[in-house]
Amino acid sequence: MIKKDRFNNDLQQLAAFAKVLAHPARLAILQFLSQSKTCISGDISEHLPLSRTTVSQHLSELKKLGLIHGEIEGTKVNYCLCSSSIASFLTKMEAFFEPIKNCEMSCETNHE
Amino acid sequence: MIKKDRFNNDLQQLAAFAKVLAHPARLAILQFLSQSKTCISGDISEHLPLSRTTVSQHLSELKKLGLIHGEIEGTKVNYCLCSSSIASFLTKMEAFFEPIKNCEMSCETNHE
DNA sequence: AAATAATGTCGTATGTTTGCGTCATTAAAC
DNA sequence: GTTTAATGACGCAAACATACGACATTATTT
Repeated sequence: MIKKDRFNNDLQQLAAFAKVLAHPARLAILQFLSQSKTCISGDISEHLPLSRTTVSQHLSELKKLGLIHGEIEGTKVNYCLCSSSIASFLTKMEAFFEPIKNCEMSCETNHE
Repeated sequence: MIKKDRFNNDLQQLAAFAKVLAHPARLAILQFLSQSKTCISGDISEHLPLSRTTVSQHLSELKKLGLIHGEIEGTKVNYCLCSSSIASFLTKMEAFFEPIKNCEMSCETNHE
């Protein structure tokens, strides 16, 4: 295994972004952070049906890719979205799908 | 485990879409299908650094979500993009990220 | 300094994905 | 009707992800 490396870098980066979005908990975290105007800390876990440690783990996945930041403030940590990095991934995503959306030779017409 | 079910349906659907995009081989397949105007069959495997069986597996993941179609033609199968379904997932994706992109309270300003 | 609170790290169990070889099936070519 | 070709289904091993409790760390509060 470990065959992913044989693919080109752009595809790997996009795949990594998609992977981080591939769990509802992480999507929920992003959503929560965008709603709670004050970058509220680990009481994110209060709002999710998962244990605190599991949430912490999902948070660090998001952090690893740079989609969020954590700012220590005393004994708490304030997490918040990193919009610029999110926007940059989204741009890559759109660029990838542009030729795919406009592909004439899709077989819509041949199917019921 | 099996805790994903506790999240709302929209998030689960989006996560499922992201999951299917979360492997470079599957992205490469989508890309290949958009380029090769004639919906060419399993010689997709010729173009990927993976065995035929593995590629076939990735193809069925894509098919399961409805991103591609396979049309049997004799002993071969012609795969092709299902643009409408792809477009519909992309729309959901954009809708999800709209409030996230526009979130004022991201902490860009607080970071280097 | 001791107690409390918030959080991250580690280990571990269970579940899922990836990758592949072998086999079965189907259809065309001979 | 055999052979050949293309493909999917099955089963397995290795790798990875998910979920959590127990422990360690740090910073406030007392």
